[in-house]
Amino acid sequence: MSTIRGARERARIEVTAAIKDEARKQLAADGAAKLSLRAVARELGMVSSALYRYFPSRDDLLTALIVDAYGAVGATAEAARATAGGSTGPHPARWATVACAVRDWALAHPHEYALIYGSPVPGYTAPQDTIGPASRVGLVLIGLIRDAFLSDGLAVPPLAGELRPEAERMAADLAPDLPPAVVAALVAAWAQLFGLISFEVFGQFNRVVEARDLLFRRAAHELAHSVGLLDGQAAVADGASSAGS
Amino acid sequence: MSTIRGARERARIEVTAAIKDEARKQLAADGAAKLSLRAVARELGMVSSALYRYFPSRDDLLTALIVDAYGAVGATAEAARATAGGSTGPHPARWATVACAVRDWALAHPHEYALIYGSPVPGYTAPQDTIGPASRVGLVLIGLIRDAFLSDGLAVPPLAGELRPEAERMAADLAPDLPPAVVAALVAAWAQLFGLISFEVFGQFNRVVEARDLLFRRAAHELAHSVGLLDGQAAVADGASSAGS
DNA sequence: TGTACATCAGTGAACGCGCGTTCACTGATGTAC
DNA sequence: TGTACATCAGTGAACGCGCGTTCACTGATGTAC
Repeated sequence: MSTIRGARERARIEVTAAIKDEARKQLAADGAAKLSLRAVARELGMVSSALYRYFPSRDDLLTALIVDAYGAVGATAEAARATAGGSTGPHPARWATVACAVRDWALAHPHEYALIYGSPVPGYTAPQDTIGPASRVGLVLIGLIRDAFLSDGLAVPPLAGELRPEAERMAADLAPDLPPAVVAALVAAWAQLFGLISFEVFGQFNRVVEARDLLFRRAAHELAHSVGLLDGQAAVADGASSAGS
Repeated sequence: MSTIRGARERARIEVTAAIKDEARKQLAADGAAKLSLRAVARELGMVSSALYRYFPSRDDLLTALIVDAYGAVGATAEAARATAGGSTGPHPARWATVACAVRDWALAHPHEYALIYGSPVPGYTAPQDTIGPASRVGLVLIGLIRDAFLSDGLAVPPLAGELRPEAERMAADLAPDLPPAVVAALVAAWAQLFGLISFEVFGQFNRVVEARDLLFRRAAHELAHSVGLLDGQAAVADGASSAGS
């Protein structure tokens, strides 16, 4: 069942991948709105109607690209977390490592980034399939916070009264084991992180910022502190001390 | 010269405005990529070629819409600054007032917002005319900082060594009278502010955040503090110690 | 004030293009007996 | 192992559509004398 059954099946997988690869190329050249089944088929040496054996419509191809893009950036974030030192290490540095990895991916794949974090494609509504993959980066950030929380590397920020109910609601939804104040701060930091990336990818920093990596790194570190992450050496007893970058 | 000269001239102004209004309507319905001269003309009861008396091409119409959008959000920010109390008032609150005004405008005009702060329109490169209007919101933020600086309401944040040259370069470009550390923090805060707005406008907060205005207000206040703005009453002698919200 | 001319907004037809999608088909790959 | 049948990837033609832009034109508005 789960093994590859024959030439037909293998060919199907390969052609599907080739279609998506070519579509990604065209995405990079012309943007999502101009993605055309006919152009993809043409470039692949197929006739346009043949694509309908693989994707029932243009929107389905777009959906597949969106799911893949969320998957790629999610995998990038997860890999960065895995290579960012032990889970008791200097937490702001781990956070910054993940943030920088996401930023690097975005700069390397600007059109795929725009597909998922830019203005929504007109007339296209994302189906349910995209919800899961869309949350992977967020889950990584939550995971970092949890690591810090479990190793006493988290200083819970104060929580203003009027925001408390919403913070509790979000915490119940996203991470019931974490303090609501931290979850609220995390959601805000999450949006702000992507704000920095989007401004860079979408050109808002043109003629304004030059040393963009330095500015980003610094801002990412400050965001880490804003959600309560503490530098390693603060946690003495259970052996976490390590100087941050 | 500067007075309205006759029916022809007045008609030209009115028709130009009608074209842009209709184009904005279609923008809201279908997005920038699908903006079509023919559809605009059709809706206006004109023949499509007639639009060429007003805009030499589709791209020029798009450019006009972009310039208008920057102008609208810029004017909104300027108006908010003007009504946000005296220039010596509680600075974080003034900052939050401007931030909220920009957010309100974005939520009221999501497609115009997407036009200027979303993914770039494929195949379209913004001409020089857009650079000036694009900086108005930024100038308002700089103005707020300057007000605080001149009334001793600004605590200059520390500036990490490696970022110093870039901070000095940006300060020389954007606001030579302000401390480089503040300018660097401001640029980051600027991007983060729009990150919060974009996540909300573009739907990233769907199924995650409900009390979006509260979260935004809170985050905007914290951004104000991150650039060094101090609450009003704290400025006693040299204006340093101040309890955050 | 009246006439001759210039300006220019808007018309209508046309050009050439690329698009998404459907449909009946061919022929190769896979399957059941 | 060989044969008959089912599956399905890919073809090629066609449908109907909307687009940006050009061009020669008509007729109203404005201007110079």
